[in-house]
Amino acid sequence: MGAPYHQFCPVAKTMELLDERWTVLLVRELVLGSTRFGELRRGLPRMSPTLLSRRLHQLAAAGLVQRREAAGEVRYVLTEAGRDLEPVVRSLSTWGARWIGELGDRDLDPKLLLWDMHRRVDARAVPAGRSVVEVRFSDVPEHPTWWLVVDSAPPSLSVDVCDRDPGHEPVVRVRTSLRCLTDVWRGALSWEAALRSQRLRLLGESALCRRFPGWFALPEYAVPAPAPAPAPSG
Amino acid sequence: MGAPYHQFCPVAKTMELLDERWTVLLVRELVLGSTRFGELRRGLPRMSPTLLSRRLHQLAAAGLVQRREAAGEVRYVLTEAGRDLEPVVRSLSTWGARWIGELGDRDLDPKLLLWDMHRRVDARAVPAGRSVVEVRFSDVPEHPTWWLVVDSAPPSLSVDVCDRDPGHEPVVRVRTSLRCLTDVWRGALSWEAALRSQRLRLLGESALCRRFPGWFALPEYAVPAPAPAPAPSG
DNA sequence: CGGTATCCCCGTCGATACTG
DNA sequence: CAGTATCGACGGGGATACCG
Repeated sequence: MGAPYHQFCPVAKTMELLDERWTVLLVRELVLGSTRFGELRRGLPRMSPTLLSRRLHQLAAAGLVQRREAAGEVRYVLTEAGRDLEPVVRSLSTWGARWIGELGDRDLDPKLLLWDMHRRVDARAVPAGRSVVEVRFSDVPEHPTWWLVVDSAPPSLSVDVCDRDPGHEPVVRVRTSLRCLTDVWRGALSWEAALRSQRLRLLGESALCRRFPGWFALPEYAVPAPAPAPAPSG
Repeated sequence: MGAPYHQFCPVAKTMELLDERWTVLLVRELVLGSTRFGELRRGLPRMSPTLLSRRLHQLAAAGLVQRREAAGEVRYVLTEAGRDLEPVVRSLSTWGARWIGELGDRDLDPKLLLWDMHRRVDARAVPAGRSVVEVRFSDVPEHPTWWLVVDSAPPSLSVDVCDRDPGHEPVVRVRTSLRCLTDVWRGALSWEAALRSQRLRLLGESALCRRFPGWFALPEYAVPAPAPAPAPSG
């Protein structure tokens, strides 16, 4: 893996496995449940497939990931050691939720946001049957509108992200800025505050709109920062 | 700092600050209480001073560290944001303590081990006055013998590492291998097991020897691995 | 879909020497 | 003690093209 530190310290030995670029983000994707090469790519769109492949091999060699091939499908599954990295990912997340201030414009990405939302739809919260959600960003002129197609037939659930009109009437339309929805998503802003300030609006049947925020299980770190944290620059 | 990931995810934003080589190890040193440039170097002996300096500047720019100059002394002190990284360091440590198997020979380093021991001497556990501990490694031919000079005058405590005979009669002499003491230190082996198997022997007044392991506050992660963890290769 | 192969650049890092 | 200056290499990683 990365170059050795030649230190016995467990932190050093662990970081030998994790300190290369993208590795922890890949672990995050695996912890969040992605297993297919294509899924991993969607969560890491700026990582080249070559590098993704190399990282997966490295993690497999380190015993963190197991490559499984079944029925012509390849899946990368965390081993127990890999799953045990969840507290590491969580602690990084918690720190970031508290101490990362304003995001740069370059950190905002509708594709990634929708992809992240799609995998956190709460099966118990969405209505049965098909529900299409339309999200329109006021500040993404080149591609303002996205859709989530939720198909719930408990206990099964499928959620797809579309960047073209899926052709079904949306039950909820979200009108907001990419930054606002991202801030809600990362816990820097609550749904209520976003709605109250009208930076985010929900169009549709009012009872449905009221319940809509509950469709998504926000990452648990995503609680409002406990301190009025001064943003570290960088 | 490191190259941006262009992701809003808090894990990604945090890793932008931490994923470069040596950064997390430097944070570890700071969390453990080192503040002087020279102290930091001793804990990171294979890191060049140039790089250490650069990393400190980066951490300062990111708001994790504050450089303080007082009375001609320079100190690098964690900010609140920096101190808040302790759970990250801890989670990495915990993972490593459980999942890192055998250490490579290159990971063993008497200088680093003594340096780590020196800062974990428990002021309340050592005898008052001066106590010299001699550590002789059976497997470090080029430099087998090291000393800890502990000076306790509660509530003050000073501990020095010597690689030359400090000229005072040791009260305890440790005879073991570098690997054995390292394994005790990282929690892969208990003092009792090491003593019982005679892989580690303590020479000196017997009551003193019995209490000797208690002189050191093992890092709290250093509990025996809960599972008979298969070593990930790597 | 699930990857490999190749290529090249640039930045990181390591080493060493040197300064106030 | 507390760093800075300089320099070279090496390889990580980005981009792109390609294969089964």
